[in-house]
Amino acid sequence: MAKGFQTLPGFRDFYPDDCAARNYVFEKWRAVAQRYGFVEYEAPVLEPTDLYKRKSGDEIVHQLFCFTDKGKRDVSMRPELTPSLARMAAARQRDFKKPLKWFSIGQFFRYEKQQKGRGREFYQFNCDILGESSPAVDAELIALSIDLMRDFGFTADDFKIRLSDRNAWTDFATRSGVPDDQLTAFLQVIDKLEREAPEKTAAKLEPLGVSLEAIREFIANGDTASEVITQIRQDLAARGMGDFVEVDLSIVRGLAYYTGAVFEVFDIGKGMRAVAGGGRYDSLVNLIGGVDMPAAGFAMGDMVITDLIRESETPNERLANSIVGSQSIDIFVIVADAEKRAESLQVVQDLRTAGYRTSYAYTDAKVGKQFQSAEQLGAKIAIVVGTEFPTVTIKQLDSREEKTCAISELMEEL
RNA sequence: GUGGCUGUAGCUCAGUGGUAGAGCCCCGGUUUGUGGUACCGGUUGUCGCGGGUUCGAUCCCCGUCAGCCACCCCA
Repeated sequence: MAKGFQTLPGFRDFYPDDCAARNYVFEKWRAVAQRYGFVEYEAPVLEPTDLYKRKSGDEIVHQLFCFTDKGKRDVSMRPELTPSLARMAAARQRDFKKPLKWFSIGQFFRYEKQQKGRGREFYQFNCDILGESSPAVDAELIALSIDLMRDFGFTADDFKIRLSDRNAWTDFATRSGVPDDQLTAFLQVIDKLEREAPEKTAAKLEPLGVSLEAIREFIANGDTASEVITQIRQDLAARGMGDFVEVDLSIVRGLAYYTGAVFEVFDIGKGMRAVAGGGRYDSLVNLIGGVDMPAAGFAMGDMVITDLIRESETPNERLANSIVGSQSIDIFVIVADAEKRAESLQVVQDLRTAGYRTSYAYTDAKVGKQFQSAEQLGAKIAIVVGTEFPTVTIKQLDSREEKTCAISELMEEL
């Protein structure tokens, strides 16, 4: 181990069990997105570094896996998908009927110090609707995230949606006399409200001309703070999803490109970081691609959701079942007589052609040993091929019942 | 980037200033063509790496790398 190679910090090996777990998450992501009528797309893993600077400024470079390629281009491993999406949507926006409902599952890279729920490499599910500014779109995305969580096996006791609206804050700021050029600073204070000492927050608010009390009162009355929030909640209530949503104006999603409603999916009781998050970003497509197109979307990473699944009873059982199911074989052919190996191989081949997941011992081994292998590989059925061939024995491994049949009738007997 | 904790067989860990153990896993066996339990046996480690103190360090000290946790950040 000392002399061997290790993965780079923040990168993961996916052994078969891990890979099966990852694929399980991917399958859920894909299934729910398709159920909502989204189509899948993909973008390059490597992009010009400027694409990310355009959106987030130069500081972003510190958290990018970036380098100069052999053509002297400044390039970066993608840290997120939205800028690529904005470029794609803008470039061929005339080719698609609006709204676009696109999803993607891909790997992303961020040069950050890893900790629980965060690595330097991760997979992320991105789901966006472009070309439609109605709050119905925001609600649709939230509904999708709720259904996704339910598909994993979570209930209203396990997670909730925190909903907010940046416009509620910009309106509030304007009413309160905060200068336009101080808006970003103002939102930053709101973002840190829950994590920072009240005195510190109050001190930051003073030059902006807003009192902490006024902000607290505004948050306390969040339910009525925004017409958009009201519409989204009515929409979700009509789907029977009202209980999952909680208005929480303290959510403003960092300094991102969001322009309206924003939401996050949080676990209840585990205290993990946000499982998913998203919101409306009506000006980004124009910023990147020069085309006006309203948009909203959200993303879910694989790390937090997998942690949460593993720490939750029902979701973890579903995951475990899926892992076993994806790795188990259907039938194990037992070569009971080494002289019949050729015949056994024909049986194996026929079974595989018929679609059964089939395996067998590559070298001669005792029958008991072969049954053990069948057991360990999760086979439901063992077929014994021996001296009595062309008669074979079919054994149900769970019930231990067995019957014999002519090889010609094998497929019917199974 | 900052701070705290940790680093011993593939995994989970124990252990002592005098060059190391357990359980699990894995492999083999418990004789003749039938499996999940049981029993027996076996493989594996430069005790993360480098340096220092010491007659001698896996155990003490320093550094480093890595991991975990928190902060920053979180697109």
